[in-house]
Amino acid sequence: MGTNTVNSGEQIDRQSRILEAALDLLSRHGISGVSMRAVAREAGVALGLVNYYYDDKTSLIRAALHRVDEQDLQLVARDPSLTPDEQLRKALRRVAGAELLTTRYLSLRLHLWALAQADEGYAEINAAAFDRYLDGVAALVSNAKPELSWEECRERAADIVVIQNGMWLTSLLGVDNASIQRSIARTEEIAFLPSRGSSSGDAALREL
Amino acid sequence: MGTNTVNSGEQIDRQSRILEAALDLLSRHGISGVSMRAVAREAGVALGLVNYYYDDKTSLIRAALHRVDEQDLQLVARDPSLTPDEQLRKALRRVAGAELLTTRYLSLRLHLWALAQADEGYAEINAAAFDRYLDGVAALVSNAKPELSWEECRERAADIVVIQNGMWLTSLLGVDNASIQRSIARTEEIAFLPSRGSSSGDAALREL
DNA sequence: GAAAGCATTGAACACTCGTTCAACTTCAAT
DNA sequence: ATTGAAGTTGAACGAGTGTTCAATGCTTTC
Repeated sequence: MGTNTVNSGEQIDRQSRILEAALDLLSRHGISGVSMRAVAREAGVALGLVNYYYDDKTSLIRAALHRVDEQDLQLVARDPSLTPDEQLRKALRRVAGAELLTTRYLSLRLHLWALAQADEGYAEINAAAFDRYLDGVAALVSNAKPELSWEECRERAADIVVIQNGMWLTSLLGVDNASIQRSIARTEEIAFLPSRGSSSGDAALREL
Repeated sequence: MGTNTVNSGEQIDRQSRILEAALDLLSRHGISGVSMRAVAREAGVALGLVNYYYDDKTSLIRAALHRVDEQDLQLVARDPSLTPDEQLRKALRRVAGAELLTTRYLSLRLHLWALAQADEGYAEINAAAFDRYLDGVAALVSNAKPELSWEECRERAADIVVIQNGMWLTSLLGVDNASIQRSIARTEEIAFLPSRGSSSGDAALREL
């Protein structure tokens, strides 16, 4: 698979084009705008081909979900070229970066959340991805502040993700950029706060 | 309009029943689950009656949007029986109250956001309601802390709303309740913080 | 009791939807 | 050159969609 010598340089890999078209339509018009015909049209492909690569419409949407989840996970991926502190700070700041704060991505995320809320099957995929993302944030925190218990890292990660989700959502509603910047600073405060071991923490002992 | 003597006590006001059915379906199955026939079935009413009370499917959805927006606005409504401090604190805590933290409301809000993102017409309604809500929060802050400039109140309101939206959204994904409580405490901190006049604030001068 | 107005019904229309499938093209392997 | 598998097409089917509308039920008013 992959011997297209001179295919005018753009007609390659129609399966990806179909998935990309589905993502585009979903972000622009919501799930009701994603019909097999519309996807085919957007991808410049015959209707039958969409069902050739994706058995169901469900499969197509699942593939879209997986794709976005994968992208989300990369936000908290390890980067050995940076110190733990820098890694964490970079990850926290990237959620308001130009790559992510585009209407396309935000809208896509929103529609996928709505979809997951309406459909049991998508919900499981989404919840699993959310957990992996949360774990990723917690791991970054743990690396940057090894004196914290894992439980407290998860707590901080949960608090950070609440704010991040809020930023993503509120960006779509047109809140000013200054508020986003303040919110990012807030996530950094949470992440780098000195250990205290709030309620169920055995990490407080270690500090003495 | 309104002379139903003994109508078995439940068949009254079919228009509201239709709207309620639409809200229910929207929260449970998303926009694709809201068909005129499904709404009619859910409301126990003939198909034609839905189009009798609501010209369009669009009108029906618009009515649903307005209804939820109205409910949101009441969260930040004035309550003369409380001191400004209590009013603000109560409003901030109510977003995690049992009435609101139900799947039905959260899911509804999510689907309406998604709808507004996909459709220009709904977007305007939603943006206007969002602005009114933000103004409401800012007004509560201003009442509780009259020494703040109106601009700084809006700033704080914006920051608070980011976290609130995050709480609502993250609740749907199943984050633990403890994180919600910490996030609420965070909104209270923001609201009651002593004046400092961060960047564009002329309120900082007043503190000396 | 007749007339009138609102409420309510379900059949009917034109349309879009997801899915299937037989036909056709492309192209590497023989 | 022939075969066979993979890729690609668009017509076709049945189910579901939003909307329209003539017909009916139910009250109130004259």
